[in-house]
Amino acid sequence: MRRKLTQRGRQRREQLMHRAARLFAERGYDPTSVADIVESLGVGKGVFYWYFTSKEELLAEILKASNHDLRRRQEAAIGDEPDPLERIAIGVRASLEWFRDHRDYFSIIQFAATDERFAPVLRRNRETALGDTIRHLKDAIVAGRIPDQDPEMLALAVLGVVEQLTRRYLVDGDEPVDRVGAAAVSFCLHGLGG
Amino acid sequence: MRRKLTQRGRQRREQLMHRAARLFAERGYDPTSVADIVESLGVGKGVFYWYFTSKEELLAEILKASNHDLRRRQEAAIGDEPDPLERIAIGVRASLEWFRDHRDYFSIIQFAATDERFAPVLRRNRETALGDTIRHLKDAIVAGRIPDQDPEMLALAVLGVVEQLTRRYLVDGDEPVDRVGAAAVSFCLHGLGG
Amino acid sequence: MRRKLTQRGRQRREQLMHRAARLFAERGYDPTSVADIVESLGVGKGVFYWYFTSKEELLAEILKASNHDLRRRQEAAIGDEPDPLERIAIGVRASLEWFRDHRDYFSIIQFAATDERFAPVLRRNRETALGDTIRHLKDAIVAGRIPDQDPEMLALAVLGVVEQLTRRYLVDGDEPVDRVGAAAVSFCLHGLGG
Amino acid sequence: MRRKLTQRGRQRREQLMHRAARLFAERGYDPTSVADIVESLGVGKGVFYWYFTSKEELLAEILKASNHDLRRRQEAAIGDEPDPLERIAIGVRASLEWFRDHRDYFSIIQFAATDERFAPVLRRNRETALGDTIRHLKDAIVAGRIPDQDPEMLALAVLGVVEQLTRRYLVDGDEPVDRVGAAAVSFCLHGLGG
DNA sequence: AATGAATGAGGCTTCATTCAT
DNA sequence: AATGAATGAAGCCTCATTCAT
Repeated sequence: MRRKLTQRGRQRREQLMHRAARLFAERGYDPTSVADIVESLGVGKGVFYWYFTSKEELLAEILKASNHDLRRRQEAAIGDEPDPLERIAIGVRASLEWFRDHRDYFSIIQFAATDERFAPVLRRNRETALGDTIRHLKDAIVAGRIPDQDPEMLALAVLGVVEQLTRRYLVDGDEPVDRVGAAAVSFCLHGLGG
Repeated sequence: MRRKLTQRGRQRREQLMHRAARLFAERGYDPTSVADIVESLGVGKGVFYWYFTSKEELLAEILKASNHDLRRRQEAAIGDEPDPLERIAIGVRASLEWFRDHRDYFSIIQFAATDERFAPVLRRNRETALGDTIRHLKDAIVAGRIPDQDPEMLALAVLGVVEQLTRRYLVDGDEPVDRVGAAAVSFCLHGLGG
Repeated sequence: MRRKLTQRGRQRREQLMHRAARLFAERGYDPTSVADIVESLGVGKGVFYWYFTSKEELLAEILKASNHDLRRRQEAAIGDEPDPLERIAIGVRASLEWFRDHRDYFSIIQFAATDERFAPVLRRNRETALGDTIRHLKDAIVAGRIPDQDPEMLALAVLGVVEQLTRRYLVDGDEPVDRVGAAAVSFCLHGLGG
Repeated sequence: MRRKLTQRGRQRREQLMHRAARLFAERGYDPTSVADIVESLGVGKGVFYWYFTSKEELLAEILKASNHDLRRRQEAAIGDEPDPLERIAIGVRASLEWFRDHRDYFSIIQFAATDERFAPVLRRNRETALGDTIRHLKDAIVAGRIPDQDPEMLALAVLGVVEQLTRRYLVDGDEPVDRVGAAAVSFCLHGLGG
């Protein structure tokens, strides 16, 4: 595939991805047909297959793009903060903010994780997120800031807290991100023993 | 529907539910066809519709039954333990054990939560689980065992930790439940500030 | 088939026929399943196939029985009335009365006439009804009571009037049979030129 | 649904309707499968659902279209004929002619009238036909051309005669329409008392 | 780049009928 | 006589994908 797209072409492509993301979030991936997507945009079916090889590729692209975007947001937020625990706290808050601004992606990611067709892509994403956190945790342990425990387990626990609070308060609900962030950070830092 | 089932009938019904659960866990709900289920059991397609109105109903039944079973396990484990924090710890460990013994259900539940067709059933299940935990937390707060914070948020955080560690170490992996349980409990109790 | 039935057996059979007739009238033959019939009677499926070879046979039996009954009613009403036009008038009224008392059969017959599977049975029934009327008409022509016209056409016209008024006023509606009968007879006798 | 169809598309749609009408007339609606229709046209199954939402909609469209066509024929035939009885006579003959030219539709309409799924559409059609005739009858009564009787009943009687003779002589048989028309008109006008 | 049309495999469900008990 | 269970063909419809224009 990999077409060279004009300016307008790139816009169409993004338009398709956004619309698809919204529909996937609302109804789920399988129940949303390619016809649904193009119809909701008022274009013909050919358009879709001009920009994507298949419905499957579309979702994969969505996952990749969103992950990339979230990651950039986190990195920008953390900057060169030296304190490892603070870096975790910042990362947590950045994640919450990003999901608040991209509600749709939450359920898509959630779904993709349960589907063998997409789990691989997701797995890779998750590993990177995990890796980042683990690095900070190791730094913290080395620096004596928290007790010496399995950093992977700790990282997973942190992710679990973020995931759960995100769903409830930012995706399903509409809580101020500060309040949720404060609770999440507090729970995690204490949980880590810091 | 509600048929009067004979002994044999009840067995068939359960057989269908178990087999379906396994296939749903392996391939996902939508990609698993009714034909797949009955074929894998070597029976005719009609059998399925003798016991269930639809594929959708089947999943709903699976969700209901598994939730019921998990809940019973927790209650049995907690017994009449008076200490609220200990009750949470026991509940956490019981959940981990149950999921280790019923791996299939984990991904099914995970998926169902992302699908508007089943979210309602799931939501109800989740609310009960949450409610239980919240009750313990309030007791703990009243007893001065942990600081006064929003118990719902805390409960969600605990569930998040459990969910994440379960997936990684008991569903995808095969870690001894004790080690995982210890980490989970430790993280949570510290996180709660207890 | 042709079983020797006990008293109770004959009752069951009739019960099935009546219930089926009602359901066929309400929903149509094809859309009514054997399961619908037996369920609505609270019995097992075996019962049905004990008394009838097939769903098709059931409808044929219903058609035969109802035709037989209607014919008996007409004959009883006509008795030995000597005037051929009066015999037609009496026949018309008798038909109207019978259909008022057996609404269900009207739409069943109507349907069966359009279906190649049952048209044969129906055709035979219709021919007898027609034959009766034609006989009266020929008598009337010979007796100089009405002009000499094609008696078959006349007979069909009479049946057409009866059918239409029956549907509107006795099946769909609930008009007194006398009023409808008077109109039908008047229209027909004038139409015949009598 | 409501698609924008190209020239070719409109042709396909009509082709499907005509073919379906023929098959429905031959075998009945329920016994004719969508597969039968598309196969007999040598196209894929998807084609059908590109043009119609369902098999049910297809029949409804057929009924609507045929009714529309019959009505136009009648109106064209009647023109501005001033004599109300003559208008009825012309209408009767026009109906006979139309059905001779569209045999298929006769049994379809006949069937649809007995099926609760289509009765509504049919009912509306029938009401218009009835309404037209009633109007002429009222004119005739006012003009003193026929005795004062319930015009609805009379109209139904007329329709009944037409229906019956149509079936026998033009659909099942192949009589010259003039002869049948003459008999129908004569019977009806006398029947009306004109 | 884009459209309407077409394909055809495959999914869910129904149902007449048969069978073991 | 009767029941619950089972069969499996067949029906309706969906949908990812391709094609001609």
